[in-house]
Amino acid sequence: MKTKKAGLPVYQSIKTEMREWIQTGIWETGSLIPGEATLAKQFGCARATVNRALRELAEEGKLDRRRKAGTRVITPEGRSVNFEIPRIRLEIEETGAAYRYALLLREVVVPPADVLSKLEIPPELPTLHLRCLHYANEAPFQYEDRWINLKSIPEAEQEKFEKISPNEWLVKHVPWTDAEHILSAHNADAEKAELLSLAERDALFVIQRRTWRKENLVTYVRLYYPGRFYQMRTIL
Amino acid sequence: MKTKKAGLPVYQSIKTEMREWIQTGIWETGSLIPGEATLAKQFGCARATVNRALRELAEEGKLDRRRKAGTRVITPEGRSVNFEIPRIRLEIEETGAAYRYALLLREVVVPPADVLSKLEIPPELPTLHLRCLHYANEAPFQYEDRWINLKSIPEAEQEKFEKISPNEWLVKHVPWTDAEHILSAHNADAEKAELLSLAERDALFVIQRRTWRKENLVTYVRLYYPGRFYQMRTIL
DNA sequence: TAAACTTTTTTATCAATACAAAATCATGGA
DNA sequence: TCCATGATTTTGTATTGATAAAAAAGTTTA
Repeated sequence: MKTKKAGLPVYQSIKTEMREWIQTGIWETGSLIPGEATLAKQFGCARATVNRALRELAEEGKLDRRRKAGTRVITPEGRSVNFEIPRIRLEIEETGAAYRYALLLREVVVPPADVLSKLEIPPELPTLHLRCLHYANEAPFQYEDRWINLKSIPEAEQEKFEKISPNEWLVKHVPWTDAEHILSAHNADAEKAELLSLAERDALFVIQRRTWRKENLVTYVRLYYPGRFYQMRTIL
Repeated sequence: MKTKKAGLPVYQSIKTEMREWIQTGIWETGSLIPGEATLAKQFGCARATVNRALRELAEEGKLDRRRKAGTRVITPEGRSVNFEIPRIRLEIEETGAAYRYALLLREVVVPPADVLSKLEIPPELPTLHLRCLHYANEAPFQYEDRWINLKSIPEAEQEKFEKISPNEWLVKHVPWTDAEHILSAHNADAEKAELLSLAERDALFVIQRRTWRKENLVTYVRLYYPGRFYQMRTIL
């Protein structure tokens, strides 16, 4: 049963062999597979090695493991897909285009209701509101509408954000621990259409992001991209 | 330096402590951190345990490890975000709505140029083309435009796809090994608007997916969702 | 000086063993 | 029959010890 691929770590070749067994149906979905001890004997290796292979396959969502209950093959309910959301400046400069940032609005106000519900703050609490545009070769590439919780980040009130974009400032000054992303598609209203040099009702690709440091919500941002151009892609 | 949280595995508590050090800047980004042997001595545990903690933090993208070069803290270039793309039927039934599937078109034709380039097949090769609608409580929820490579999956030509949706059939019959996803926003043309009960030019959330089995491309699908309603969300 | 080797450091993997924790299964009593 | 409980099995974690592999740093040679 041993398939020693030259140079490959043992636990790796065990993983690929098991993946094969799962895909070809040698190990049927839903069925119990042999225990670690048995497999270790079959593969002629230590249990710890089999354990690592099985553990990582479980992390990949191919196996379900429970103490005493054993390990079984599972059919994934959905597909787990990993996307990279690049920093806007890098995203633009990577294409060779020149990056420019412009601040459109900076105010400290009480947010409207729809934003309030996202911010997890008591109503009436003034919050830093920023609107800015990111250009690629002088063509508008992303419109950013951001709220920063001054209770979490009081230092932000001192920053003008005229030279540095909120994102870069935050990355530099505020280490975050958790984030939530929501992707959706919307029609551009008149204001956004003009800012992004689009026609009204053109499709926008929208990323909403909330960022926390420990328990405190730091910032809520809506990023608008012209939908025709923007694509997020991934290969598993 | 030990912070033994009751019940937690040692490597876990080491991980959370190290995460802390990274976030608070005790370990500066870019800087070299102590070697495994040193850390093991500090934590009063075996080197293998420290190794597991470091390895997993590296997998999470917080550390960069190289033999001989040591381990250093890295600033992530972008954010890696994991989304679950659920199977459409489950997605609908989970909300309590009734699911219905309807086949609109089934033909074997030579694909148009834009699809050809995605399919990685020689031109003039007839391919199975399917269009279908997925309803939630009789309201159209997703429009699916799919191409299936008959060279990879000749069995598909025998299937009518009147009762079972292409996705469910494929999941059942064709184990896949790789997939590529592209997300974007588009304006609905007249045809799609009518199918999805939308106004023309309404924003659509579009998922394009290509699926391979080993080296062979199996299927290319475009999934259209009404953008106002559809949201993909994740919490890291 | 520059290229080719060698040394050495550091991480990567593996094995063998031990104990912990969880969950099933069987057993016995109410 | 049903529930509680304890034995047993299986995975999870940790330790120790050892070797392999990678790559930087140093050394030698042409």
